Amino acid sequence: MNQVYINDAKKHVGEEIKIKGWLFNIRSSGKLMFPEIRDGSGIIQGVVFKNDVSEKVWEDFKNLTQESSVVVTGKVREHPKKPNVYELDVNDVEIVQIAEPYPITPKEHGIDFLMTNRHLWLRSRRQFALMRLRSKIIGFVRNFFDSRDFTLVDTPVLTPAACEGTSTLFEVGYFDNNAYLTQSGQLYNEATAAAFGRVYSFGPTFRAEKSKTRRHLTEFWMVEPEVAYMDLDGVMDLAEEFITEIVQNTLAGCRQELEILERDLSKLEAVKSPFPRISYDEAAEMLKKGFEAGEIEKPFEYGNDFGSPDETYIASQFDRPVMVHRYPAKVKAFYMEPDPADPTKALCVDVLAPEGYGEIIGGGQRMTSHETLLEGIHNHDLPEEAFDWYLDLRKYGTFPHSGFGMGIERCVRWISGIEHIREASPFPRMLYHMKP
RNA sequence: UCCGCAGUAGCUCAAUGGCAGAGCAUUCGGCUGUUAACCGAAGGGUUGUAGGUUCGAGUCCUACCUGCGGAGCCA
Repeated sequence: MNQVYINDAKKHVGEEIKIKGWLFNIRSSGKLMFPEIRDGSGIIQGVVFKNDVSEKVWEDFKNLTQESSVVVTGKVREHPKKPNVYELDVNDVEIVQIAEPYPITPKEHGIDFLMTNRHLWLRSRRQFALMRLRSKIIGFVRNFFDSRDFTLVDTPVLTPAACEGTSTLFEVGYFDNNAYLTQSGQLYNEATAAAFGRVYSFGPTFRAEKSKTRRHLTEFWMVEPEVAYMDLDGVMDLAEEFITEIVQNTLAGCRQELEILERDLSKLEAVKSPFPRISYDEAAEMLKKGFEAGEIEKPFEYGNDFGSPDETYIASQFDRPVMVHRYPAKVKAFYMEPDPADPTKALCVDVLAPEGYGEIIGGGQRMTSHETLLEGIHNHDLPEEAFDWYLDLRKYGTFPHSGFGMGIERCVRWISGIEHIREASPFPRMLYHMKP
């Protein structure tokens, strides 16, 4: 008899199957026990009647503790009370190990305790749903670009110098020199876009900033498409199509996960084209009115970047992601192409997720001219020699191009509707959390 | 880095300055359809650390440590 995964148990009604997993929980009622078995694909309730099993099997189940590893044999049948739910009429068990008292009991726990037990916390129902959702969303992301004939070109994790000069970088020893962990693959994507036209990178990214919020990790995965000959409007179209497809695919293919997470589906169903597109100036005006109406605490100072409460307010005006474009050039990275209509503005866009989830995408059109790019590098006090190869791209067939970056954990956080980004990563790296 | 809050049993939390307690987990017992099952019993404590006030400190004061929440920065 072969092993069957719990997710497939419904295809084996009436058959005897073998499930290899762990004891999730057990309830007993005299001569009847209800062990819940977990195997990584799902959870199934077993039923053990004292009169139907051997003395040894009965005693074995009595001795099992939470998370003990077991191989359970039994016949699949429909739950007598719940339609479309299947249970296992157990007739045998093989104990792999009796687990020591399990720290994560079926009651509430504090976040500190759960984080230090992250390696065990991942076994719980909610974390299971989140990681499955993350896995599927990553699949949707890759499929979106693959199906549009983008080439996946990986960018290096170890880099010789700052990419943007804005964020703080992690420094690591590299033989006799130092190297830095990448904070973005974007500059490399611009090189590969000139070689392959439509590219994307997807990999880990590092920010050494001492951010202590529910939106930040020091290590996160970022997907970054870059397209040759695409302008700002084009990249806004791309981002809109991208987000819409991911949300639609999630709604269609992740019902079970969204149900466990108790996600309000109507909020996701609202995510449809077209997304509102407003300029920085329009957003600033919106904030001014919001302040005058007493809906915001602090007045917004025109010319600055939006703060977190500002973003939340702007996003709260819409039921779907909003795109804010053309920020003042001075608050954005040095490589942003200036707006020909107003050179103090950059051709950039941020996508703000609804429900207060904040920025999930940042992108824009990149600078084409060698001369202005060099100026930008100097204005940001960046070492010119570190960017020689990047400047080369403007010498050998420069081309208009655009792209964006999306943090996968931020996307998962929003779609799953969870409070804190740490639950969107299997082993989140944060300011004061490295272990496990 | 700044602001705010908190640290009591393995975990989640109680305890007017006056005998340190409950639920879960663990061990034992009961129950033939349970759903964080339930009912009964037992074991489990240097109240984050160091000092101070007091007849008496989990409780008040000071410093430190650790964590949480928020801000800035950003995906």
